Amino acid sequence: MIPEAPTFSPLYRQIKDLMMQALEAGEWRPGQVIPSEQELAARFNVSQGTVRKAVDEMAAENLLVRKQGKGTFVASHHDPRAFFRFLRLVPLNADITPPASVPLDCWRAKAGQEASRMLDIKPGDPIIIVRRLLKFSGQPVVVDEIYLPGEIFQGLTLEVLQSWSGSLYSLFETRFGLRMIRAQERIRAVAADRSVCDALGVTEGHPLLSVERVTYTYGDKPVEWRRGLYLTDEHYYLNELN
Amino acid sequence: MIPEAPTFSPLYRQIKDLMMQALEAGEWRPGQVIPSEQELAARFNVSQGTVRKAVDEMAAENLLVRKQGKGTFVASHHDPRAFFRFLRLVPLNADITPPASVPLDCWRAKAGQEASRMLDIKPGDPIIIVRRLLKFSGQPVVVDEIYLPGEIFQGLTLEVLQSWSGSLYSLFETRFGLRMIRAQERIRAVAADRSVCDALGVTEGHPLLSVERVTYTYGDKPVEWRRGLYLTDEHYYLNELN
DNA sequence: AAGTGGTCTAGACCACGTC
DNA sequence: ACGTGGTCTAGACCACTTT
Repeated sequence: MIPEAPTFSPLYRQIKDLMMQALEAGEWRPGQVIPSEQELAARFNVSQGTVRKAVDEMAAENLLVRKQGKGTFVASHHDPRAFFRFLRLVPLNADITPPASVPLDCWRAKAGQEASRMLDIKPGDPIIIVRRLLKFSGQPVVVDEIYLPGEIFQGLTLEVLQSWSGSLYSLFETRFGLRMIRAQERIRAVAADRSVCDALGVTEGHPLLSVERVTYTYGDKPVEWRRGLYLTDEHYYLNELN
Repeated sequence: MIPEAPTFSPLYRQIKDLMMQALEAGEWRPGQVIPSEQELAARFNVSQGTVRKAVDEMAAENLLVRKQGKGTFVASHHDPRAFFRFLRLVPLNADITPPASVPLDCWRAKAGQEASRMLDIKPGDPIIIVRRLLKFSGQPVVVDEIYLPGEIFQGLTLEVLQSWSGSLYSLFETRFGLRMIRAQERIRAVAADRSVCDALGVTEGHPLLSVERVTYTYGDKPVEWRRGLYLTDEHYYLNELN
């Protein structure tokens, strides 16, 4: 058995914590298989059923993916099904095809009050700011301004962004070993100001969706803060409430 | 054992289906305890573990609520924790206090193309339309226009609405035996038109969040279609992405 | 003390994928 | 044939609530 933690938690949750550590430490990498339930049971000295319950929870949180007959895998942003996990924008009429990401700009700066609070870093710490466009079937629909902690994203340049064909999080995963596991979005309606009119092809004052997102990696550490302006004339933000 | 269904599904899912039927049929009512796991196991001729798995899924879907030592209860909209289950609007600065619902109007009509499609009824079928205001700390923030199938909501009048102090869904539950279990929202940014300016205290063209919601009861049957216009100057729509 | 859900175990068999 | 996760069982003990 596992020695009891100071604050009590059931055995399967302790196992889950140990498995989380293995994920954080990079022992199991995105896309790879993790050991079988029997092996994990032997390693942690518990029954298979207890491992199963830990894996169940992690699968429910989209951290692991079970595949019958093959094994259990670490979730990856490379998986095409993961594309719309954080992007809830859907075309009104057209097909649901992944949009194209067009990087516009990428520069270094120092964190201001808001960025430092959102990213849980000190004011003045280096950050990287990315501006990019999201195009659905050729039409620009989203302008994103993305704030990243400079310490983690060293080496991120416009060239790197431009030479990557997949999703942004897919790039972050392979290039910086970062897996996004959770996000929080604050949505408001705003009027388009001059700086976005050109990019989205609208006139000043046009209603836009402002979507502010903070994204977290393992250990609930915020590693991305972004603000997107969504043109919702031909698209809508879809939210399932369960 | 339960006789096998024509299309195979695991035993615990068959049990879940039977329990869903008991909910739909009103055998177990919102707020009430359901039989203990042992009793259910005896009733369905399966082991307690199998019942447990069925209950687990239903609890994960917010249909049931487990309370250790007391029993398992049918979820209810009377539960104060259920208030913000479908309402994702949060004040920027103030406390999170439940808003007040102010019914403005309630009238009968016949379903048009859009309403009939959304509510899965025939065009021309009777519907009831409700207009109401949502006030956060006295300030009007949301105008809702709510379309309900007339057949289900017979007897719903402005007086009924005005004499009810709880949430709408709480009223629907006690008065019409309807439990909302799932909803889908389509969100867009729009400009305020004349008809809502007074209610929300904004000028024409002010950006508003348009939130269209279809709400489903047991059996994935749509029983409400509403469009809300949210003033997001002092509030935002919060969405957790997991 | 009795009854509830919560955890944990051990073992059996099934369904799926690979060799 | 073998290994994986998926299902099902039976029984034990724990934690919480009520009587």
